[in-house]
Amino acid sequence: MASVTPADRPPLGLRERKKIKTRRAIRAATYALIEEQGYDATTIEQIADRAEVSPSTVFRYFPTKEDIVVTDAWDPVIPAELRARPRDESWADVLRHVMRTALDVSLAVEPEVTRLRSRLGVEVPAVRARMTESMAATGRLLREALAERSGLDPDSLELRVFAMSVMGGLMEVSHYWAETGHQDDVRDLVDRALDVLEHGLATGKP
Amino acid sequence: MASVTPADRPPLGLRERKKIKTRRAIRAATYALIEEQGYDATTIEQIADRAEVSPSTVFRYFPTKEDIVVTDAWDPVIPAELRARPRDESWADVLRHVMRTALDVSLAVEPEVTRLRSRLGVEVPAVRARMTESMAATGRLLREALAERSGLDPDSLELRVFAMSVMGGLMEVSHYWAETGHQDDVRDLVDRALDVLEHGLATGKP
DNA sequence: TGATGATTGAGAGTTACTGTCGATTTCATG
DNA sequence: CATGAAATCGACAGTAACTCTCAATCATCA
Repeated sequence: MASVTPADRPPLGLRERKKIKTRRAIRAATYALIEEQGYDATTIEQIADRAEVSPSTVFRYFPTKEDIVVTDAWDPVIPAELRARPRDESWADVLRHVMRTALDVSLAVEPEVTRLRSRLGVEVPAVRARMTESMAATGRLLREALAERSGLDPDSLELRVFAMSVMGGLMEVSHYWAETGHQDDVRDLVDRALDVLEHGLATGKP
Repeated sequence: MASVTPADRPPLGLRERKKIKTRRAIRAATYALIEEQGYDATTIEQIADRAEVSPSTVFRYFPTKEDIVVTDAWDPVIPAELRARPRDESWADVLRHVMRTALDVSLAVEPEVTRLRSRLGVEVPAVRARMTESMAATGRLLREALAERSGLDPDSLELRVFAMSVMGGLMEVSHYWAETGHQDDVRDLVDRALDVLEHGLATGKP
């Protein structure tokens, strides 16, 4: 796998270190408050108070409240992995590996947050919307990757439709996982979803 | 086709007629203002002024600003069509017919609005989010229809993933249509999209 | 140490949306 | 036609997510 470190280490000034700490504090405060009170009842002011920064600062770090929940330092992992997979691998296998890597990392580093996030994706429309946006962004990356592999035009309707349909299917996995109380191993669910996306529905009457 | 009238005609009291008129006035005012000034620059207050109602009334008719743009009286057409298709028709053909009917109606009744809407779906994140929500709702209906036809459990991961992937692909058609300046006939685009969703990508190297 | 540029906090303003209440209008009934 | 019930409406007050600006502070580097 390419790089599984969220940011590059090298010479990290005090300024940068503080920024990372502040960002972390805001996210932690947000998750704690949401667990306690729910998403809607949690205001930016409360988040700022608990993180010991001003409301302005919260908005300086995250453009919207949803972004605090949805985005994290691991987001660049998916694109990197996407590019790193061998050329001759089928698109389904590429996604299988990429998704597994991303999920392994996420579940290992912050398992509760991973679950909370998928739950909020079901329960809070605004969060779901934000997730859909980043899914669409990933879809565009997938499109590039698929274009390279297939030789098709990345801007063709066909490739666009295909990529977004795959991402739509994967999004549904997250909702299913949350709605069934996180009983299953998400990675198994992803595998099953990719089987459907690759081979179509097994209707029982072929 | 089942019923291509938005609402039932029969005995329509003055009260009902006024409601319909108000609703129409709000939508018309909104579209006009958006054409003039853009979406974000258009406030509820302006909409209320032009529609000659109070802001409270606007919110009484539409829960959010996005809803004014996205929802219309034709929305129930799709579910109805979905149920009306013959049992032995393939899912792709079902969708082909349903989508064509919906688009024929929409393009015939208010062609500019149909285009404006898809454009706003590309340009305005909030509108896009609202569209995604109604797409998801349609996806659930599609799931029911597919379950009946295939005998699969409508709540199974497989069927859920499949239905949402199809809807994701169709959503992309709208974006493609808008981004390419509405050059193409959307109905052709839908046909091409359904071909991809049914048979997968034609990679050129089979 | 002192200059410089980045980061922050305070505060004011906008707007979407919520909830309430009294006034008006429509409708069904006598 | 009159009257009472119910629906609808407008006015108003309130909340919270953002946006912008400006002055103060703080890390960095010469």
